[in-house]
This record gives sequence, C-alpha cells and structure tokens, in this order.
Amino acid sequence: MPELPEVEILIRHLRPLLEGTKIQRPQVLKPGLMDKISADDCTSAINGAQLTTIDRRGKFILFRFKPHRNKPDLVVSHLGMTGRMFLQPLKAPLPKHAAVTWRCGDDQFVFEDPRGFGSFGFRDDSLKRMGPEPLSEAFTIGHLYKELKRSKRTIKACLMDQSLVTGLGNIYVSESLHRAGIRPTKRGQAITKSAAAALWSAIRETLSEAIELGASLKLDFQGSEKKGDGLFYFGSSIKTPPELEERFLVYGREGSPCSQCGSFIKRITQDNRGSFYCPSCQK
DNA sequence: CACCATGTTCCTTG
DNA sequence: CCAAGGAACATGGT
Repeated sequence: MPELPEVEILIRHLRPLLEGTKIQRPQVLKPGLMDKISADDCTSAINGAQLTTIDRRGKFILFRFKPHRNKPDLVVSHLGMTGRMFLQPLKAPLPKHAAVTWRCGDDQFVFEDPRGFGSFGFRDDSLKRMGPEPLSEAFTIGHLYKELKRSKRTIKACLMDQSLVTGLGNIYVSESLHRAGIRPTKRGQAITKSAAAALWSAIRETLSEAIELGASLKLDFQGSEKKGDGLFYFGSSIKTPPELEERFLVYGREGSPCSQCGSFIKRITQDNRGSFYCPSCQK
C-alpha cells in the first residue's frame, strides 16, 4: 500500500481524526520498529502529547506535537511494505500485528505492520538524505536530467533512489516509465533531454492521478467485507474496492496486452525486484 | 516445499 | 570518500 500516493491519501484521512487530539495510553507492541529506543521510552515520550499536525515527506509520515518540556515534538514513521494506520472502536480486538496503538477519545489509533519493515521513532536522519518532492517546484526537468545523466545505473534503479526524487516505489516506477515510453533497463546516462522531460511529466501525472483516485474513494470500506467492521480506510483484511482493481497499466500485468499497442507486457527482475514494461512501447 | 510481495538500511566490493 | 549491487529484516499469500 505505501508509495507516495497511498501515504498522501492516508494522511488526508488521518488529519481530521487525529489533529488536535491527545495521545492517551500509548502502547508499543512491536519494539522492533523503534530505532534504538525501548518501548517504554517511546510510550512515555508520547504519552499525553498533543498532536498538532500530520505531514508527509516522501513516504515518511510526520507526526508533530505541541512542544512540551523536553519531550520530542516530532515522530517520524514509515509504513514499510505492509504498514497500515487506521482508527477502530476502543473495544474492538487489536489486529495480530498491531505495532503501535493509542487511545483517541472513543477510538483507538492502530499502526499495524505484519512484516515489520515499517518504523516509528524520533530520529529524522533519513529525511535529510531525501531528494525533492516530485509534485513540488523543487523537482525540475533539469534536476531529473542532470541526475540521470551522471549515473551508470538503470533508470529503474535511479528512480527507486529516494535521494534523486522521493516517493516513487516499485509500482509507480513501472507505471511512470511506461507512460514515458522508456524501458526500465535503459541506463541513466543514456537519457536524452526530451526523454527526461517526458519522464518528468509522466511521473507527475502518474502520481497525481493516483492521488485523485484515492481521494475519490469512500473513507470507510466496511460495507465490502464483514471482517472490516468499524474500520476506517485501509483496515485489515478489507476487500479491494472495485475502483482500485485494474488501475495499473503494466504493474502486475505480465502476459496481458498493453493498453496502448496490444503487445504482451513483460516482467523482468532488476535488483531483485520485478519490473513490468511493454517491449513495444518502451524503448 | 517453492516463489512472490507496495521498502529501507547496512555491508561489501571496486 | 563515492557508486553500485546485494543481503537482511519477518510474515503471509498463492
């Protein structure tokens, strides 16, 4: 679930529910997600803190708190591969892999993460190594062209690098490259200025459209599956709503016809991850 | 049992 | 010091 558009949609859902509220009875159930802090130190640091704003930097979620004594005023969290955040009724049972929870009025905030690749902590080191936000003015065609041009790596690897541009992951790299007509195996240094311009537009359109789609979805999917009863947003075990099916043009569509030309989509492995592309449209 | 999965960090090699 | 590539982290679905 978590690349830039999914994280953006998530924080838009969380803001009205959490901003202005206080953290009550925090619990850390997966201490592995903390960075060198014990579960007790973490819970005591945020207990009673007043959440002021929720922001996003790349795929990182930033919880900001009203400054209080020498307590931290920032929590930096990442969903990893399988993280989700939502509110559920206080009395509802916690999901098996709940990592961090706290009480919020009559509800309970839950950060669950089955694989445990996510994070939740007070360090902001990773934010300092991050490139521009792709939808901001800081991300220019010139920046993209220059950074690709000086790299011997594949374009796929370049776009996955959060220090070049933040927010893209395995799905939206495949989608963006397809939209731009560029093969993922092409070397960064082989990019042309016009291809960089096409890629720049493709990235921004792909991400913007995904955000728009997410924003159009209903907040509460509970009607689609009994197990999701009472959960907001991407609660655990909720069936994919019809609007989200078949939304990708190449990702996960190996062997099916390209929407542009009808050729069969190929899947290759790059850096131990799948890349999907149309061998005819993408040169 | 095999393989695959929306990510980041750390380690090794050159 | 940097660039590039690979393994590790841990769990679940097919």
